[in-house]
Amino acid sequence: METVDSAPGRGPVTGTAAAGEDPADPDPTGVGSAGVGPVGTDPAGQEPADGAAPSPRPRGGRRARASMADVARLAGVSSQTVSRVSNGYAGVNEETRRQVLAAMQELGYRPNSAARALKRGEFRTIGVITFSLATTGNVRTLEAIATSAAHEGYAVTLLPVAIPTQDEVRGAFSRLEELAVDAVIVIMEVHLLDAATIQLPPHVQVVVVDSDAGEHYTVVDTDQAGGTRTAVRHLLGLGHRTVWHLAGPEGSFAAQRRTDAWRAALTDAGRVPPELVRGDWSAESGYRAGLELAALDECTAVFAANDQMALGLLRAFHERGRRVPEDVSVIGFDDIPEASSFLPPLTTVHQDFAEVGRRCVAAVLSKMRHDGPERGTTLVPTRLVPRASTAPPPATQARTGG
Amino acid sequence: METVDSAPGRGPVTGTAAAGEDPADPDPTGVGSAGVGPVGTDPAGQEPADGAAPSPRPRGGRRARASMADVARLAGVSSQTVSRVSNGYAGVNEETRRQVLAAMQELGYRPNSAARALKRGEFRTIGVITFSLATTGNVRTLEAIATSAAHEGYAVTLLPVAIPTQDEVRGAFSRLEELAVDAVIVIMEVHLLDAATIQLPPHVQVVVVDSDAGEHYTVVDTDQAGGTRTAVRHLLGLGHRTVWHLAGPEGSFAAQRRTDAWRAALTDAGRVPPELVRGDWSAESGYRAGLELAALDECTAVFAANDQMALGLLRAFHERGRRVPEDVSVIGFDDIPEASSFLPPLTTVHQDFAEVGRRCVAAVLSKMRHDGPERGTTLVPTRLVPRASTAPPPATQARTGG
DNA sequence: GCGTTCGATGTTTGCGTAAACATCGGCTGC
DNA sequence: GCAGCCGATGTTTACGCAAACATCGAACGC
Repeated sequence: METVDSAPGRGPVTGTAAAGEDPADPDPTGVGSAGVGPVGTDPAGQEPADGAAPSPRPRGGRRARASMADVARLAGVSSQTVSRVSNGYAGVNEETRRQVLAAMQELGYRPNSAARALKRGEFRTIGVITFSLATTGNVRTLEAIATSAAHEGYAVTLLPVAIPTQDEVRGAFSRLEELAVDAVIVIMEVHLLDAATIQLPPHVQVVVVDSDAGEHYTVVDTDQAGGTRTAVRHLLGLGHRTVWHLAGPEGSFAAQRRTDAWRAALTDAGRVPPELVRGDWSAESGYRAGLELAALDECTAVFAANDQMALGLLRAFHERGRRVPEDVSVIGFDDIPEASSFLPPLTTVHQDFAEVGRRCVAAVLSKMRHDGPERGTTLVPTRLVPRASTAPPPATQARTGG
Repeated sequence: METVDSAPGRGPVTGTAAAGEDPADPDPTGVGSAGVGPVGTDPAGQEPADGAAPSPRPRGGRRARASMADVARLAGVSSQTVSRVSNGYAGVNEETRRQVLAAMQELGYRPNSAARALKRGEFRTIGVITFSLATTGNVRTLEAIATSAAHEGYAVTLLPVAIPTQDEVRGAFSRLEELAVDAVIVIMEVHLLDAATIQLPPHVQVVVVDSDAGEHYTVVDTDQAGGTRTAVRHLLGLGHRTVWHLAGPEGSFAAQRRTDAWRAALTDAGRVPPELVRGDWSAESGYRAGLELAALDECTAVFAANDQMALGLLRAFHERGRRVPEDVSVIGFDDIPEASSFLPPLTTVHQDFAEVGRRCVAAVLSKMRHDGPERGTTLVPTRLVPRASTAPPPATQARTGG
């Protein structure tokens, strides 16, 4: 509902088809901008007003959409020439082209994507399989994918998987084959994507987000480890002895990697990783974890695996009288838009979801075009956003006299 | 999704409905679960191992997908019979049906959706035009739409509009016509949907969310007015003299209606609506507004048009030493998951986005099937969620003695 | 001047499916 | 015992597009 983000200066998003360098006008009929061709306003059922064969094609009660043949007849050319114009092929006389375009506009002609797909064997559509749109990351990634895809002349079809079980996922993949997609991007914890049991449609390329399955698939992901290292070092740099960690749910690879990196960063710095606290990404779970952590006097710094849980931490600490950042520092992950309005504004690790989405699309298209298996992982870097929720530890706890 | 449906004794399934109570295995080919049909594992290029005509169809380097004809050949029937089995039509001998199903499974047959769409003239796909996925509401609605649509055997294609100008929207609609969708749901501020200039594809049905364009379109929306009334009355009921309002951006109909309803609710109760404060849905804008409001001693209750802005209010009030709820009550709108973790937990108006999504799909499908114009607005009720951010006003300000 | 080439255009064909129509037994009714 | 009917199956056709191939005339080379 809300929002209007009038960011100016966004790239010109071209339409579905004729996107790239295509010499042809992507909207040759001009229906888009000129509006009001006869199609929209005509009553119904009446044949295109040409002199030639009245072609008996009543079809239902409604007016049938104009086909290439209709355009061809009106323009006095063959349908193949219409096709050439429609696809911007060279080798059409300028005069002829103009006539065809005029006929297209008059009839409000639009290529029929089903026929086109049937003939060409591709749909110009990317499927996105996702389990949940409840998390910022998934949504932002999806949005970026949709935008990038549109840029490349591809549409995006959403394939929601209700319950993230192997069976459900496998079912989604199985359905895929009859779905109108050329490629698939999976935004999902990937242990559900067991390469051994998933039946991949033979011609469909797959790219996975949030996974370590780089050996089997092409993976694009945020540099979880790098971001985590940055977060941990930030806190250590402020003088904290060590850093507690509020982890994401067990099943999540993203959570797993953040946890691993947290532990590694501490160990590398010669610190002892405290016991892990686990949440489920939700603010509520962060709150519960915060109540536990608030009881620990020696806990002066917490790295939450996402911003929502950090929010819960803030509330719990507040309730328990632990001041942030004076008594405890809290750092999050994601940099959701609200993070700057938390109490206090949250220091966090910014993820570039837009870039992740863009690279997903780039990867999947490249796979389609070169047809190479191209496995491996692409990592998108993160950025530390220092705000007000982190500070040096209280004097008594400080390792250095910060 | 749709697909092969071997339901015995089923009436001739007219597509769509097939989903729900269907007793038949939705995936009779078993490719999904049994896995490893020859399709996935075969090298390439080799014809189905049947005795009959070797049919010269090498096609590219890759193995072509099995078509109905392939299945028919293997099963020793005509392709029409395969079609009948595939679509669950009655009038196929049980024995024959079994053979066909076996052949399908062996070849890993999947109906080709492009061909199907071409023949049937429908795509079984709903397009969703949305401007932004930055807001909870849009996302949750989208998710619900996707889920409901899947339930009905429809896929959902995302049509992002980069910049919400008339031109962009019109462009999206124009592109629509060649896109593979049967219907469209628009999640968008609808003044951009000027019925006069938008060229609607003739056969595409439209449902709009967040709009007052009920005269021109079918609209499904949250009962903004009702929710707002509830919020305002809640605050008045606590004893506040009047209620300030932090409104959403000017362009938004949702914001407009919340504002109107707020004013009406106050007037109806004989109170004087204070001056309006405007935000842009973001927490940041809420913060800025909060700084202003914090300066007003007489301001004891604020109704924020969404939860994010309420979050900003909380931060501003906190910074200025205005306690919530002791000094000021704050109520939000949406009930985002984080709202319960704000400081203090936010009293807010819960929106049932899932229901909105469901009704959108229901409405659009009903329009498609009955072909009726069916304009008008469907409202989904809201629910007040009382938490800790609202309380009676401070004694000096109270109208009634608390 | 005649064969060649090339640009512009037309014709044929087939993608995979499913509606419409055709066929072909056997069974019912009288 | 035969007309008629019905269930089961096959055959034809067309959906709209675009690749492949065909045609046709003009410009070109020698």
